[in-house]
Amino acid sequence: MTTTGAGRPRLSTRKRPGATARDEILDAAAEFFTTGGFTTTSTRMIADAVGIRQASLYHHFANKEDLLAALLVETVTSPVAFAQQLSESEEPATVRMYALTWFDAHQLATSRWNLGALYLLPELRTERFEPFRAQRRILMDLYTEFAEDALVQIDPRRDVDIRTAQLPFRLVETVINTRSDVEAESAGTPPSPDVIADAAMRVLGWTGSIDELTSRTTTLIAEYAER
Amino acid sequence: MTTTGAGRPRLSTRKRPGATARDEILDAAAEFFTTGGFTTTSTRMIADAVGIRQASLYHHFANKEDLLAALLVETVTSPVAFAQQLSESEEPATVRMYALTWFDAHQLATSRWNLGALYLLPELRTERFEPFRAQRRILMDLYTEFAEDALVQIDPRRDVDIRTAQLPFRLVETVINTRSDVEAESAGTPPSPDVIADAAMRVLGWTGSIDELTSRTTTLIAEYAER
DNA sequence: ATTATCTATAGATCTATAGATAATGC
DNA sequence: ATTATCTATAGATCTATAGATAATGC
Repeated sequence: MTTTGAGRPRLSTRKRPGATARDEILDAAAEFFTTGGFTTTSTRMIADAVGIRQASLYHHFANKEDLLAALLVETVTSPVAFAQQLSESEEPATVRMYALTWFDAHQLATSRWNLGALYLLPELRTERFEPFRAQRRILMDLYTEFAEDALVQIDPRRDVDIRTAQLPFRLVETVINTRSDVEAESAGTPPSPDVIADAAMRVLGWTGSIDELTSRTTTLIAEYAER
Repeated sequence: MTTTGAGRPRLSTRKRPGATARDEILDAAAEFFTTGGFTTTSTRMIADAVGIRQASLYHHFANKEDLLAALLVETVTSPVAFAQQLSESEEPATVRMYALTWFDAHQLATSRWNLGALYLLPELRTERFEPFRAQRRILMDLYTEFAEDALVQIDPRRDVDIRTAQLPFRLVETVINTRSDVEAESAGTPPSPDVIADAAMRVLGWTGSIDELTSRTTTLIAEYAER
């Protein structure tokens, strides 16, 4: 980060964390997009925050949408990878369900910027964001699959309701809203992955102990980190 | 709506539902804001959709933000009124909790435009939207109050966890996300107030029958409609 | 030679205001 | 006289491109 490398030197000193100019730009963009809004944020604001000229952004990104797309895809890659690892494991459905909700809720609660607050932007409905939407749908489908399996495991005689099976995914998304309110108003209590994962299990009818789920989750996350 | 009233006649015929020009404008704005985004929507687009000139909007609203503020405040007034009515009733906490979540989820699922998708906009953090945020905080606090009372009613020996008491409000908000995904991708199943209200009760530890809650809810909503 | 920056700017908006006009209402 | 519309436009952006420049890398 301190080494300068090729290219004409900047007029300004470095102002942002990041190993590369690209990372510095993404970090500044993420801050503005989450605190001020996507269309409200101009390329000039981002460039100023990085310490480069507005036009220099276009050396790294073809346009503003590409910036947002890169940020959003990043937010889903790790939960998708973790869910796929769980999918291939031999763990019982309830363990897979608990581990995924805890992991994802934890990430949403602790990531540097609350980028999930941008998921509902109508602007994302265009072709440009299809890769992001596709990844998110993969994640959603894995959630639903785990939930359906867990419902059967918990009570094999019950009919599986798809609408109930979709609740864990949605419960995890509430971390975004809670965090947004906490950051905007200092209102309410910060989101807790434990509370969210616990709630997801109760929604599926789980009445057993949570302890056995948490200890397996710790192991699974450690395995994922070492992968 | 067919009567013309005072003022210079429009060049175009009426294109939007609404008793007044103000209502026509709000309806067009709501459609564009929810399907295309707030800042992406120009005053010209709204005016065109209504069938008036861009500058004529300013006879009804001082600026674009006022339009959004009016739409957002409208979305909270009826749940707040219903929650306050419940608050003054003698109903058990579990009934109040179930009735509020069902009513609010139902409204979010069936309103003409999914305006809740705009709640997380960073743009709302400005002073201009404080009245909306204040109303929403009132609603949130009533939810939390009902949930805390319900937790005590369900299990008087348990410690009340504020983070758990905040879940019903958040669960209801998931209706917005589900609806947004259904409308954008035809993916997933439309939100159901029954499933949401049921989940809220289970998150609070309710294991009793739902039937007694639903029948009281029907009555309470009928009373509210006649008020 | 390649890279990452810089300067300058075209072209395309978009919001909000000023002032005119054509109805109804009293 | 009041109201709701209209026309015209100032002023303020903002995005993205063209082409120059100042480093490093080979």
